[in-house]
Amino acid sequence: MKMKGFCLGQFLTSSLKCYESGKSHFFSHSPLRFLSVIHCFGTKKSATNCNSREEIKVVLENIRDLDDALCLYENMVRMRPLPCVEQFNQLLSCVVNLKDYSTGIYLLKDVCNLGISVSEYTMNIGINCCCLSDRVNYGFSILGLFFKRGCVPNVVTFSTLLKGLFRENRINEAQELFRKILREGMCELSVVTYGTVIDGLCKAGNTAMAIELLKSNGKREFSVIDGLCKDRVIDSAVKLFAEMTEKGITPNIVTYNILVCGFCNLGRWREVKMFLKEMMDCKICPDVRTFSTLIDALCKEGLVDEAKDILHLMMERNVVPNVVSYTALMDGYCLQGRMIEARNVFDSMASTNTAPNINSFNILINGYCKKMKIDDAVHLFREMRLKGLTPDIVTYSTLLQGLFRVGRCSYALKLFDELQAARLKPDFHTYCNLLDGLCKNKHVKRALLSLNALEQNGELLHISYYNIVMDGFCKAENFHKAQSIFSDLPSKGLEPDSKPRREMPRCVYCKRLATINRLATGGKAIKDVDFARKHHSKLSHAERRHVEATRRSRENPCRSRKQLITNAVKGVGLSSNSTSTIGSSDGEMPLRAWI
DNA sequence: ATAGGGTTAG
Repeated sequence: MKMKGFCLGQFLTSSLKCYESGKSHFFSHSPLRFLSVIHCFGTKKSATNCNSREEIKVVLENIRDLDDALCLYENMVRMRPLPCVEQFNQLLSCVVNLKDYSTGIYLLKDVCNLGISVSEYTMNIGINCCCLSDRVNYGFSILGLFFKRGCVPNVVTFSTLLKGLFRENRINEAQELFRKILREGMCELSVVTYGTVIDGLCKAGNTAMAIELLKSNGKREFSVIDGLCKDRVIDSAVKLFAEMTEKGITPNIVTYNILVCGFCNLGRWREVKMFLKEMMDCKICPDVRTFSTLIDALCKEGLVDEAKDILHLMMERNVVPNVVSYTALMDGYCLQGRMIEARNVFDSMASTNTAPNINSFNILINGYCKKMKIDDAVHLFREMRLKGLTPDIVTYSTLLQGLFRVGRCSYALKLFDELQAARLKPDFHTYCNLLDGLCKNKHVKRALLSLNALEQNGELLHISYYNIVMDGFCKAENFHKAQSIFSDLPSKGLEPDSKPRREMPRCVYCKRLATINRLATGGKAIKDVDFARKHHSKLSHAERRHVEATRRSRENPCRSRKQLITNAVKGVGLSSNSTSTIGSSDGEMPLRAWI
């Protein structure tokens, strides 16, 4: 074990190169004891006095918000003797579940400072906390703490770190770590480790492409590289899957859902069918996530009627649709501009006691905006607040676009002020919508002023902003101005971007965009922010354009493709007693026959 | 007792 620890340390410094930097990040936080922070936070509620393990247990079960958690913590650190490490672990876990990751990290440090002998559980909760807040480097620095405290990292530790690397799109490092684990037998592997890696690889189907695209600098043959990368990455996921099965690690519902989702995103419906069939042969029943994935994928293909059938099918199989299932279907109708049906789905949620969440509202608002039904959109915006949901930056950006689209500029600008007053930070989409909205409404000069303001405020600049404004000047036939913006790009460290050349399902692009945006705007804490920025400025515009192109092309899939997809899902025989009919009856079986 | 993987949005 000692030997393994040594190898690991070496590995971290040499190959991952984030051990030291992570360490300095983690330990360079203010030395201020966390207790003072707690006093600021935790005074709202009177601390419950608990003096025993039993009492802590009761309070732990009733933690509803951060205040509750901090009150309990304050209480626990005052107890003598101090409560056991398991209870501190449970509390830390609560804070992570509440998604307050910075508090989680502070608490972990404070627990260490208290002299409690923390366990590998504590460390793993801490590492997960770092990973969920996209600071996997901090996670690696906690790994350093492991050794210092005489703990041995285990399969949970490494699965979490792998997840963290994939989340930050650090695919090469993730693959390197995984190979290292295999080669040096640093820990056993579990179904979760494989699930993490498979999921990461599936989602990176576009990332490999992006890296190649970046290398090729927009000049080499995209199509060849694309063709290779796209399938190679997901095929390596399948290879992994085969490996894990050989090793006797049984795939479960999560593993299958990851694969089904991955192949749906790539539009490889034959494989979707294969895995659906295989999971049912293994008596693993599709769950709400499997069905939601299928509904979403069918919708993205423009097959919303088939998606609706799946929703009914799952209900008949006693799998209760959740907010995600309904929202995915609703988005399908929105993508087709079928707003009455979209609204029906939205309303049907109420009758099934499924509360729409912020995504549901955002999707429906977007649907109305795209159909120029701005009053319906604004009405929903008000309605969501009445229901206690707080509009987020997506809501505002969507509505901003909708308002500009119908020419209501002053309302749009008012909304832009309002979102900032609500302490929301405009992001990439917000700025694109603002600049584009101003340009399209013949306020090109005002758009340029806004862009200059962004430059002066030290915002992360993006080539798309300049594309929009240049386009605006061109349309206004002020080519001279457009040209001067173009020639000033290099002085701002920006390069003209290239056109997209390949097809990728919308959802994959969106996820990738979200990741890149997070990386690029995630602040200085991320070590490779320059790398992210480079990706961001070179690719996002192309991706955005492609999203739109793909969406348009999928609004009406050609008949043969529709047949392929429908057959793939239908042929699976999603019923418990019809597995023997699979194969020969491809696509012939009506949906009813599945049950 | 306490820790790790999967579905929806601009």
